[in-house]
Amino acid sequence: MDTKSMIIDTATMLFQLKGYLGVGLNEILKACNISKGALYHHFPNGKEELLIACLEALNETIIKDMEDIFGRYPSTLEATDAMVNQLITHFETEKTLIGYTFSSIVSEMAALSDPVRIVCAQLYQDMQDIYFNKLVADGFSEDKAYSFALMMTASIEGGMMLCLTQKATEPLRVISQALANSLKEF
Amino acid sequence: MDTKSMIIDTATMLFQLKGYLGVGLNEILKACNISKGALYHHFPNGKEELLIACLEALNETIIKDMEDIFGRYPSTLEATDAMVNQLITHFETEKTLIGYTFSSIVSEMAALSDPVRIVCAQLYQDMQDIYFNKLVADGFSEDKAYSFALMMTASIEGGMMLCLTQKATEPLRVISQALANSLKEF
DNA sequence: GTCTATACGGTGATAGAC
DNA sequence: GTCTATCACCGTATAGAC
Repeated sequence: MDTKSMIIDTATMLFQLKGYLGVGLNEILKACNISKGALYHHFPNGKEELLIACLEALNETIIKDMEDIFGRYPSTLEATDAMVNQLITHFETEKTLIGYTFSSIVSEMAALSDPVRIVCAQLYQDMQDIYFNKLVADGFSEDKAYSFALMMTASIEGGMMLCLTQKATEPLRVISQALANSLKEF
Repeated sequence: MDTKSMIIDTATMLFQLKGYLGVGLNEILKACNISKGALYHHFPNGKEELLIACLEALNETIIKDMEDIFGRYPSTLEATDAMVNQLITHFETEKTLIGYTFSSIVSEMAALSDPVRIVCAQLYQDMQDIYFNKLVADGFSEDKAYSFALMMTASIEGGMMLCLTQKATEPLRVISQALANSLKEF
């Protein structure tokens, strides 16, 4: 793999783990075994440019993964269940939700940097669109699909935050079940 | 007001606005018009001790406010609606959700500091308990009340993050409505 | 209880050799 | 394209005078 991709991969992991401000350039350089010159060659505008590249790469990964799951299962109910189960399994084995959430970056940077905020908004929007399309395919009206897709995005993101603070998987389990129940009645 | 309380109030606001790592001691000092000596006199263990004091104060404020609202309205449905409307109004007039969320601190620090993580978990738990008790008073079984209270906590927190990234109030509006619908069917 | 002065490591960033 | 050397600045924390 080329250097630029390696920097993005490594930095993405570190940013998700410790937040944007929590990771220094030196830490990224050490993890990559490269020097400052190399990093600034690939990202002339420095750390924020790197962050945006990371968020874009992360977006692609998350959306691809979700599209894969939502393509494999016949209904929103089953796809959501599978997706949340994957989150839970990952959290149990890896003790982290790295690769699935970027809430630390959102909440850290949304008020500080507009370019970063916009990329994050896009990521949430892409996720929400996947839910929306599947719900419409399930036969829901566009109005209902819109509301429920938003609800799914918010509650799953909030559920991940609860899991992280509690160091437990129960919040996501309960939310998955509650979403399933709501979906049946919606 | 005494110096210590003033430091806590000012720091709480800054931490919520820019995150824990995003605010330096110097910035807090300047906003308070005090010196380093004064701060370290009141918080000998430094910045993290100050953060925990801030989270505890914030906890008290949020819970008191929520208990007030949930005491004034007859049902969970009406109380939640009033609470979310208050959030929305605040966001529209102040352009911030300061005073209501601490997600930036949670997601930044949950993986880094166990004491901070535990205080945050307690805050979520206290909020969830308020929902739970009101739902039980509404006549829901403890099982259902538990699930729904968790769902409320997660979706409202997630909804605030969506509002912050989009600079819009619609996510919380939609979530409030969706929660009301789910509640009727639950 | 509050101040000033200082210590020291780390920050993001730049310049120029190879 | 990658390196090393260096920059000015800011971070938290401490010591000691008043």
